Amino acid sequence: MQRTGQPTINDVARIAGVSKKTVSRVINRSPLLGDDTRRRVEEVIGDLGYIPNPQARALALRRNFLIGLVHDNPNAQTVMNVQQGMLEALHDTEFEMVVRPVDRGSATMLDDLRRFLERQRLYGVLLMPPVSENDMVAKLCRAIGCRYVRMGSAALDDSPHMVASNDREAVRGATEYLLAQGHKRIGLIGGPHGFRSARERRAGFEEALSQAGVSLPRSLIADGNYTFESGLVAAERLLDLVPRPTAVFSCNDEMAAGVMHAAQMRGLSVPRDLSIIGFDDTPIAAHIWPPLTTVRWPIASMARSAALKLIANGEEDDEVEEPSLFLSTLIRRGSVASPAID
Amino acid sequence: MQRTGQPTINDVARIAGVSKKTVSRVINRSPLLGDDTRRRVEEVIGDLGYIPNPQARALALRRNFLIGLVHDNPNAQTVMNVQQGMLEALHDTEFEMVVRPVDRGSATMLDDLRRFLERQRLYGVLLMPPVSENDMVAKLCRAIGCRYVRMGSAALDDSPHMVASNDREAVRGATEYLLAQGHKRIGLIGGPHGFRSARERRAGFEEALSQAGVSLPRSLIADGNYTFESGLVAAERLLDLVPRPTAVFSCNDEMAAGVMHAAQMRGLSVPRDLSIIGFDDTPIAAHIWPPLTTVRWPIASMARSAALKLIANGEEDDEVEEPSLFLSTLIRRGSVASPAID
DNA sequence: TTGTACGCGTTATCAT
DNA sequence: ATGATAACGCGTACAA
Repeated sequence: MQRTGQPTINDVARIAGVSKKTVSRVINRSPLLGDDTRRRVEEVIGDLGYIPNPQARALALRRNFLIGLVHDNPNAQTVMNVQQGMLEALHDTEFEMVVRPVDRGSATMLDDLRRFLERQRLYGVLLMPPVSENDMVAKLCRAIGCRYVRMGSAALDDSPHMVASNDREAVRGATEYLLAQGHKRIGLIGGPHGFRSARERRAGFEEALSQAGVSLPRSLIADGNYTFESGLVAAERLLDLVPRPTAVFSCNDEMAAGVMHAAQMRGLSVPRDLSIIGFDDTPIAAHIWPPLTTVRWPIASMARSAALKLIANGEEDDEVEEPSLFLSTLIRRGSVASPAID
Repeated sequence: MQRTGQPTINDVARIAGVSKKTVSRVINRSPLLGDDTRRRVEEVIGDLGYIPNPQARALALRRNFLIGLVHDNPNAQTVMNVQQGMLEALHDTEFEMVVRPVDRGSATMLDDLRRFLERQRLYGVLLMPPVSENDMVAKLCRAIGCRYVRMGSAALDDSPHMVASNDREAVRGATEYLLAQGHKRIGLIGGPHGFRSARERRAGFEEALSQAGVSLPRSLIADGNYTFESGLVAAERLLDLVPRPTAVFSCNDEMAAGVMHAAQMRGLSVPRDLSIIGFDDTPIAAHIWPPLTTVRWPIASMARSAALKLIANGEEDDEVEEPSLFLSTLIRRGSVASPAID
């Protein structure tokens, strides 16, 4: 034992009567090793409670056992779901999660990120939307040799570097559900420009309407930025329209909650006077009144899968490869009904 | 330059014509250093864009430049607020944040935590409630020489290791506000057993009532566990009471949202038929309808202060010491009114 | 199959 | 005030 209190590889080697390198081989599961030697070393490791020092490994390997979560996502619940999924994948491994928010918008974002990655020598990074949609970021990771996996609402990269959801189809389905209920005047509250998810969801909405031959006047489309407040403002404009839309599809739950808030403020009853569908299925969807019908976005599972991709051995032994596409599904709750007769 | 592409301390030393140690002294702001030498080295550092390698420093110092966030908090928004506050404090420093959820309940929690801290050699940890209330955890940190700061709803430790809020007084004030509106039958939805915050908030509630000479029958106290669902269930029991309480204080916002949900489900109007006050001021408070009157808990500021305490130089130069007590204040919104005449 | 010698990039000790 | 030399704990050529 050294003065730090913790046993080192030298202690193990000395006590087991072998060289450091042999211990190192045991740790790293080198195939060329005598069975008896391996057993003897493993026994000493167990007795001593020896754990390889991550700092020394990081220095020697020129690579840290840290997985970065890079995000600029405004939604707290979404970020937490991603963290939970990541940590699930990292549990009982030697990896830890370090969180790095970035400022999309900032001109120095790429430089900041580069410095971060080069300094910390991360094992890999998980890129959350919307920063994951920036090809320059992926390019940067490749350039400096940092593994990465992108999460997003469409396949933006090849399978080892991507975990995607099918937002477009999911929204098309949700919109078809609204149409099936008899709605014809359906408003859309879109996500912020530059978000791929916003584009995909809007596209799914428009596809469903056009396929059903339902017209979509420009006035029924309102801009939002995924915040509650933007949903509120957008809804106020939509609800002033004459005739009023009978339903609204909101590109996420936060904004949908804003729509509901706006409706209640003016004494409208949901779903009798207005049907609403959201997207994400964050807790707020089930907690507001009436409970929100929404599209469930399996973001935690996606994050878990992304983290597993990151730390997966390139040797893909008996391991099953992690999926790259996750399906979103409609959760029917209490915010949709047939429109009142005109 | 080495093959890794990044300049090392050796490059700086060679080019500046000094020894490694001198460069090290410049980096670590050693006071005993010639001004001209320092300037020369700093110039070379600037030219090369040299950045000290954190892995090597961690090995040599036997201490990582990582701050851990240890938590077992069920509320996503609260955790995110803490992370945001921490990251604010860590921004533009050499520190990174690694997140470590733990399982209170688990018998091996302390051992797991010990292994984590010893392995990663964290610079320090920020302990979030409720795990921060566990004295064994603080004891563990002291034992293995890991700096720590605890966050909580009461002063559980000395100032350098604690950032607290005044939950008890804040709730007393909120309850007095309810009393001032004319409420006499006020229900309480408590937090989970073992949460110090739950104890403090309940104590504040009871103090206000007893000070005003208002009775608090046992039936008006319902148990909750800080989740929406528990608030819903608790409210259902409270609202079945005859006579019905005219107001409810809920020990957090999530449960208050559950109360509101329950009220709406049975056609009760808030605040006409029922006044509600929550605690935390998470976004959900402003987003539900009607907007929730609640006590604002400055958790992000607390976390920021805690992180600054953690990385503060023991030398407390000209730096102002970080505060250890943060005040919660009542935010009046739309969920409180005078009770209808009986 | 196993061991020796050295490198990773920094800080610490003890000289001068 | 500055420098030579040895840690820190582990991985890797290369040799045996």
